Amino acid sequence: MDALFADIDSNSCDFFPHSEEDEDSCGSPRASSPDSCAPPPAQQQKKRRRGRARNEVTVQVVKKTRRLKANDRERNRMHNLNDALDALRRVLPAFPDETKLTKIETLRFAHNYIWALSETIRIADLQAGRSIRDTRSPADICEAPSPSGSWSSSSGSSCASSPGSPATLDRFSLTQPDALLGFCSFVPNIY
DNA sequence: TAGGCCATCTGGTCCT
DNA sequence: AGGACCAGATGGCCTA
Repeated sequence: MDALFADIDSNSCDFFPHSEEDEDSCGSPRASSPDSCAPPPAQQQKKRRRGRARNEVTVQVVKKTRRLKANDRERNRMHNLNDALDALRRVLPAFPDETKLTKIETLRFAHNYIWALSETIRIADLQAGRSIRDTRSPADICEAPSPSGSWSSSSGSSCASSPGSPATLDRFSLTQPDALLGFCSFVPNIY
């Protein structure tokens, strides 16, 4: 599309249309020679007005060219953003139904995932510092059956998002403990 | 068919 | 001045 305007200067001439309707005639085969573009002396005043018209046309072309370039950059920017989102999806645990997470779901899931991992590490550190024998280990926690089927799309209460705790995945309606247990099933060898 | 999701366009704003 | 970023608008596609 940019090519449409790339050679606009080379195609233009000093002749400018008598009216708005004639604007396109400048680059046309009809305006074959530069001489044909030169107005007669009697039209000098009109020439000035035409000059202004040319500037307006040129400004419009420049604006359109910049817009098209900006559109292209914006498109690429969004593509890069989507690529990053896809990369994020790849490092997140896969879901049984294999349906692609939406953008918002991916971000929320990643948020929960990071929280679950950090929570797992915290619990592990806690366990390591204890000497009580009957305390359940993090591995035990991970081996515990999921109360809500972990990743199944069960309908349940959603936990409100609060500082320091992740928002529940709307799609899977996981509470934080559910999420931790569920995530543990994906990182069984973390210890 | 309504609603959700997405890609794209667009104009505004900020930054270099 | 030009590019990056952002948010609103719009239209297409898909699904319940």
